[in-house]
Amino acid sequence: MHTIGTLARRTGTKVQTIRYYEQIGLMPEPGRTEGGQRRYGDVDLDRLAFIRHSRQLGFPLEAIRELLDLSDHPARDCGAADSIARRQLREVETRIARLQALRSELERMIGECRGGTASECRVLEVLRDHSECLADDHDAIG
Amino acid sequence: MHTIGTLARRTGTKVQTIRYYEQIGLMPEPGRTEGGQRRYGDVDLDRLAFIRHSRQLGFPLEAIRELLDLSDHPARDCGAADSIARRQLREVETRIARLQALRSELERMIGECRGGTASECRVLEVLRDHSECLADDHDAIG
DNA sequence: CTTGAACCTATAGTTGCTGTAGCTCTTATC
DNA sequence: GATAAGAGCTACAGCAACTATAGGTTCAAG
Repeated sequence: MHTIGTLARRTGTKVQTIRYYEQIGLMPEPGRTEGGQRRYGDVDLDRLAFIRHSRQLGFPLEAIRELLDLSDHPARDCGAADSIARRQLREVETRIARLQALRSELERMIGECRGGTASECRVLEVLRDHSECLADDHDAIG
Repeated sequence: MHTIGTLARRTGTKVQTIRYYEQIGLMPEPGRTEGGQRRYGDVDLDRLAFIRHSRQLGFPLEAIRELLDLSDHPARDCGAADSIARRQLREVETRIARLQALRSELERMIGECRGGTASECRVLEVLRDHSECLADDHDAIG
């Protein structure tokens, strides 16, 4: 039997985060001591490790919920898991592309800055210059 | 004089977002009509465009606050703006690197999956397999 | 049996918005 | 001058995924 602190240490999770996962139904309600403290088994440890590993791969909690559900039903078809992973891959690829575009623009901006006062600053100028972005709504924010 | 809706349309911002920027002090409190509606000048339009452009480059609002402050004081040294932009560039580079690592792992995971039932699924197996990640705390989440 | 670390609940805060409810104001048209 | 649509107003709740705090209780070692 493990305390919540042990689970936290073993998985690199904050104690509050584990309680949060319980609250939103990702982790089961564990048994309790007479005094009301949570006690976990190895199954719970594995489940939390699964969640954390999935989070490290960037899966949103809702996707992890589906993955856990599949993992809990070994007879089901694996296709769903595959498609969740593919969706996540596409998501990651999109984000990479966007960030690479940002990187280019930031590099250009910084590369053009020759110092001096704020009024001469190329960085500020680029940000002020709305010739290319005012009223065109490519939503690149994030 | 512009209404809030005009500013919104011209900068691709939601009306509520503009009010939110006012609330957190990024946008000034504008003049009002007798009936209490906001009316903006061109200066405000430029400021909002600056904010949106900065957001599109991924700058957090706190950084934008500093950039706006510099922009408001043309005599100040440009170094601060430069260092904010460099910090943002580093941030973007870090995120790209992390996402590229995620992409590799996702690709590998998906590439190894040969279908079948959930119990045979390579995707779920990789997520379950904590041999490499349990109790090592590289915080790659986000 | 005492002490101190670890646990408990509940609630608020984080970032950057977005959405809703239930009003009021402005402006164009008649 | 009346009316009606559309835009504006405030205030608050919600999103993701935690994180932090306050103020109290329990556990386990010595």
